[in-house]
Amino acid sequence: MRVLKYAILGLLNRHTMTGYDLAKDFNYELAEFWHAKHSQIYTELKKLYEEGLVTYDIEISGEILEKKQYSITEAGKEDLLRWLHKDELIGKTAKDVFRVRMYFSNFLDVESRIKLLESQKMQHTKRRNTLMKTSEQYSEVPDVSSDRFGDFIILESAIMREQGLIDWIDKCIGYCKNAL
Amino acid sequence: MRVLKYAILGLLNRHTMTGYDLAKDFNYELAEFWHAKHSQIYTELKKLYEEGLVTYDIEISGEILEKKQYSITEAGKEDLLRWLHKDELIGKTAKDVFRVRMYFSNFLDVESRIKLLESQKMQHTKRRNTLMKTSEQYSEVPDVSSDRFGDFIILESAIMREQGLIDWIDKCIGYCKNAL
DNA sequence: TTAAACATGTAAGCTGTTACATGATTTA
DNA sequence: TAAATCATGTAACAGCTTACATGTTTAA
Repeated sequence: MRVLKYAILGLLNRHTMTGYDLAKDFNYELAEFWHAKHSQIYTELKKLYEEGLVTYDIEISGEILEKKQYSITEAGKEDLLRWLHKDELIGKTAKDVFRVRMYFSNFLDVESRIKLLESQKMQHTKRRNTLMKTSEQYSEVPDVSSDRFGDFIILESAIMREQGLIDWIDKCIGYCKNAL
Repeated sequence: MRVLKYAILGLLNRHTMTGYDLAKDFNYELAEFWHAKHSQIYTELKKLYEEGLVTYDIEISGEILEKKQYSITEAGKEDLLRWLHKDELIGKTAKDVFRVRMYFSNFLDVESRIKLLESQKMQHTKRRNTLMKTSEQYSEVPDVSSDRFGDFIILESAIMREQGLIDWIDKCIGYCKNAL
């Protein structure tokens, strides 16, 4: 399925960047729904270059440091567009370790469960707040054809996801507290 | 991290079953937040057996078919309990291909985007409805110490996740339609 | 009697993580 | 001048998927 391939092509379709820049982007907005380590990115870039989907220019930074400025080729753009058009079926849903834990949580005493739930709630609340802070920079919905539109909807999605999770955790805490 | 290991231990802690049964369970309630193919399950069971965390009895079904009824050992239970107690930090969030697509969707014409969003909405609505149908069997919140409690909260979580996704997709459709 | 479901495994390959490995440039 | 950041790669291993491989039992 090679999602990383298309994530890289998508980012390079926004503007040229180095492998290092890509790795940073995978820790920014996009990180809410995809991430990758630099080791995987450099490997994938090499492959994409061999496939003719990306190309690069070597730029000298300072005296000797070589930076590879990658950009997407026409073939890459076509491939990306084909992928974006595909209407795939939703498959198995995403894996979530904490919910697996909660699935088996009746094996835990109620007090421990509440402690775990409270800890998760705190963490997700913090993340939600950070995301909401970021979203304040949008005074209105960006133009649908701009890159910022992608940033904006993914940010909204992440906020909603975190809020939904917090709501569910609250419910669980309620159930557990009723049993005390 | 070996989540599959603990998912198997958790299921066997509920009751003994075969590898085949486990594979089926990974396509039932638990499937909303974890899944695994039989090839991976048989491999993991073998490993868990070698580690002394599970054991099995061979049962003859019919004339010759040997079934391995797996059960969790005391060591397995201890290991599972230790894992359930762990309060892990939420790390990178789960990967989601559709949202990656939407992140780059400004490269697509608005009509195509709406079509994709509508298709996803339909699929998630269908899944939500199925989940809600299943949840009707719960007239009240099951006892927190019963296996059904795990089933119940995971079902609720899945419904909330699907509903949240539908709400987000609706927003996106709204943004796109405003641009037409 | 035949199709669906039950039942168990292995092998090859892809995806992703952790650790190894190196060095330059910028900022405090 | 030291620490943080920039910058690029490889190797070993873990996790997961797809395909291969085989055979039995049950229900229509």
